[in-house]
Amino acid sequence: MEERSMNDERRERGSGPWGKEFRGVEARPRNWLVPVILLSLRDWNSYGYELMERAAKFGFEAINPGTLYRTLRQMEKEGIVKSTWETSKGGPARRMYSITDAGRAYLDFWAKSLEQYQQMMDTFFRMYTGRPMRDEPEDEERGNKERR
Amino acid sequence: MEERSMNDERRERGSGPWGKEFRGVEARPRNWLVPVILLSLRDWNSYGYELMERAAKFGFEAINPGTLYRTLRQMEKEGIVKSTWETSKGGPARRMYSITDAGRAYLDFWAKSLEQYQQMMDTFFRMYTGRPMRDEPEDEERGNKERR
DNA sequence: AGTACATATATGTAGGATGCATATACAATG
DNA sequence: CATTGTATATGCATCCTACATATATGTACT
Repeated sequence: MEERSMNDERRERGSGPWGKEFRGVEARPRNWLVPVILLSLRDWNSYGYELMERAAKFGFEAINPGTLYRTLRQMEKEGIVKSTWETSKGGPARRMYSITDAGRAYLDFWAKSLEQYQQMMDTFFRMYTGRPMRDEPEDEERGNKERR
Repeated sequence: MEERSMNDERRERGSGPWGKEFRGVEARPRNWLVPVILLSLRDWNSYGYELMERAAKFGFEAINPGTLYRTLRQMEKEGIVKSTWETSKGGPARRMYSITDAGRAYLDFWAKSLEQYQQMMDTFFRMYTGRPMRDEPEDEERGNKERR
């Protein structure tokens, strides 16, 4: 043993060290899977099952296969990837995906917006670790904040 | 003019410089609003309408009021904030919110998970700007990647 | 031949988050 | 008394995603 299949891994889901109180309380972006897939496909053509393993190296401990495959079909519908069946290799047929020009554009666009978003997070952390916001009163009329 | 009310601002929504091709393609976090509210309330008690202005300084250009108020009620149901009506000031009654102990715990928990997530983004950027992943073949049997 | 397992893709369903539209009400101002 | 700003709230539709489940093929082993 020690070699573990994807089928095994996806059955486990850590609940974290805080108990079930905070299940689902994670900072995750929406639609994260799409850019991750595109980034993989930018350099190598690949298929669903393999992409699952790739994404695991990202921070997705165990992606849901259903979510992944559905996302891939959706991405193809949107024209940011395209696929062909590959039957030459042994085992079940694979749907090989490759990125399109639109996909590359999408990826670039997303990366740009990610920079913006990182600034938001920096702001958040500065406020979280540091003092409260420093531009407070600004208006005596509405000075109704209760200091705690 | 020049002084603009929240009611005005929320009617505008920039579509960005890329046309409508990429509308909605942004790196946005899930559930971002909750920690932002909690962070605000950690230092100052406040109410919905004011929190809208606060959040605007974050990167939320114009939060949806509906979303905000609904989120606040939901947060109260979960016990991470609590509220009382304030009628002493002029104008319509305000529902003043304050953070609870559970809310502080939630915030801390979220901030921790945010660190983790930032690492994911760093990984993403390193891969995006740099070379493809460097630990590729690892298994000759499955060497079916097509270099592009 | 038969059984178990890894590989591979896919759908049905349900719940949660969120955007947009809309409704309501109070107070100040002219 | 009409308009604007302040303030809170609900209904509806849509998107995202987790979970469960279905199906099929190839390989290894007995």
